[in-house]
Amino acid sequence: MNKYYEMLKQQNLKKTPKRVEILRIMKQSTSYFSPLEIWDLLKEKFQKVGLPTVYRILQQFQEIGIVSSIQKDNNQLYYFLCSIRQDHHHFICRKCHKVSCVQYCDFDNIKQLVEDQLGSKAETHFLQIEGLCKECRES
Amino acid sequence: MNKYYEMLKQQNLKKTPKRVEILRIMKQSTSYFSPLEIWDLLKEKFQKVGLPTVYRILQQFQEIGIVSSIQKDNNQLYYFLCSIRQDHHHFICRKCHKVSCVQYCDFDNIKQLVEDQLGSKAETHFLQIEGLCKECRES
DNA sequence: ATTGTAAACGAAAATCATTTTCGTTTATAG
DNA sequence: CTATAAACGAAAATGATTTTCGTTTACAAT
Ligand SMILES: [Mn+2]
Ligand SMILES: [Mn+2]
Ligand SMILES: [Zn+2]
Ligand SMILES: [Zn+2]
Repeated sequence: MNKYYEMLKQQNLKKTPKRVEILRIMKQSTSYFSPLEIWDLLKEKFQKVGLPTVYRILQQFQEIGIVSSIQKDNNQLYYFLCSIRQDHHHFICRKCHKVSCVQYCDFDNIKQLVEDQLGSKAETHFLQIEGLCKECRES
Repeated sequence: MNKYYEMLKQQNLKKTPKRVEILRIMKQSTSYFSPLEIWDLLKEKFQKVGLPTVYRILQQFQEIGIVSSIQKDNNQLYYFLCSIRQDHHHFICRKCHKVSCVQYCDFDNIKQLVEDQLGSKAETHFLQIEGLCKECRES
């Protein structure tokens, strides 16, 4: 967890109980969470927690690279712990919501293709893979 | 446009003036649109149009494969005309909002990687490429 | 330990994109 | 021309997310 506390300090974000607990919750699990789910879990430890606090903290965590977000059809926010710097993508189990990093990135190739096919300059890309994780496909 | 009218008929969707005009608007442009943008353009032709109608029609168009949607950070809905069946992806110009099809898909490879790395079964994927289109990078 | 200060927080309200409801109108097949 | 299912508009509802603002807290400097 010290790694995260360092990242907070570097951004002038204080090490508050709510932030610490959200980090603990997310570190304990490989799943993605909605702000509401985090809120429910936070309330098990704190009598008073505001939902805006949860939204704020998750947003900040994303900005400083502690968490990433996933895209779902309902267009709601979901976050999971991932602070790997290296270019990679994520596999999401549609049953248990586990998120796994996939060491793969074809961006150089895509960049070239876009250049050749369209004459356009690819700057960013977003790839998300969905399916059934090992455990879920076996049960 | 007959291709689209056929698709509507096959799904028991009537060829209504609003649907025809939305198709015309979207066919005229290579950009993606928010429901509100479509609404504004519709109002140039019809004195009475409800915004729910726009949302309904765009949703239906997506369901029957006339339009696709894009993902943006603000988590709002954006649609563009694309009824290509073949597996491919899209390049989006972040300046002019033009959408271009990119003939490329590495899913077979990804599937194998996910299987090897995680023992999981990849079923779907979503890839979106962003950057500057040919025209925008030249100006 | 005390204090100053910026950051964090909670409660309540606001925002605002999207959806639902429902009574009326329209497309189209027979 | 009718019948009927589909489509529509207006108005209201929904619900996730954000804003506001007065109070509290973390923490670094005294
Ligand atoms: Mn990549
Ligand atoms: Mn692909
Ligand atoms: Zn799973
Ligand atoms: Zn452009």
